[in-house]
Amino acid sequence: MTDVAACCAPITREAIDQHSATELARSLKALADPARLRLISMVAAHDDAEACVCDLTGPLGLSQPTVSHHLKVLVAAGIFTRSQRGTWAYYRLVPGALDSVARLLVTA
Amino acid sequence: MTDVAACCAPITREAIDQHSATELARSLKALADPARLRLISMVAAHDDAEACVCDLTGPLGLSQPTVSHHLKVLVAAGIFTRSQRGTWAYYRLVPGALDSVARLLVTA
DNA sequence: TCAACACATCGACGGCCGTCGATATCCCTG
DNA sequence: CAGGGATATCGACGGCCGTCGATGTGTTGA
Repeated sequence: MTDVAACCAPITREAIDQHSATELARSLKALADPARLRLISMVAAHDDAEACVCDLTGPLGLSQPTVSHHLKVLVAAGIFTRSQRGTWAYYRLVPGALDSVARLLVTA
Repeated sequence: MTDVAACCAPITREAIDQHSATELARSLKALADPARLRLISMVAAHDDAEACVCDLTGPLGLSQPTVSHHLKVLVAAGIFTRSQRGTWAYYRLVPGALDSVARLLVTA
């Protein structure tokens, strides 16, 4: 929904306005959950850096609806892409998405 | 409380376990709020990279108890330090704290 | 066409979080 | 020592979020 993180200077380099703060907080909220962090890690580590829901539900130890919910949040945050092939839905990291967020936090 | 962010490889480089995910999520939760992001930015931009509550309440547009609450959260997360001098409490960024979190998110 | 499968959506529940006003605590000044 | 000012803590309220079971949707294959 928002790729706010892809534009500006680190928040410690120049003052951040209310709107930018809200947008960055939205991205960080999407990341600030153990289950979603593990999903990111698991997808990145999976073969071809891609995984379907069925690959993730078991190892994560959460119900299938809950996993789908977290994946939807990550897609909405611009961190994952979703591509449906047949019955399966494959999720993949958006290149540079995490880096954009990280760049806004760094102080150096 | 936790400096979990200061040790490991980026989450996209190797699989993250449940415990590490919880700890990183805790740090990210502390950052995932517009008011706290603006506090970080305002403190970093302030003279001598340091500010007291009275410097922050007005510009932030929130009540003094709420500002104190957010500052406490950031201190607990290891992002701010607090030093009391006389009646005033001065808050300052912990060097490298944000970078440690950012390092765990980066993919490159 | 029907059954089975993968996944999404829905509705509900419990808990956590941001915010505030009121109040307590601490420190300085006179 | 008394008063005032800066900050922290408390208690409460409303809203958001993670989780689940039940159900809906769409695709595959017999």
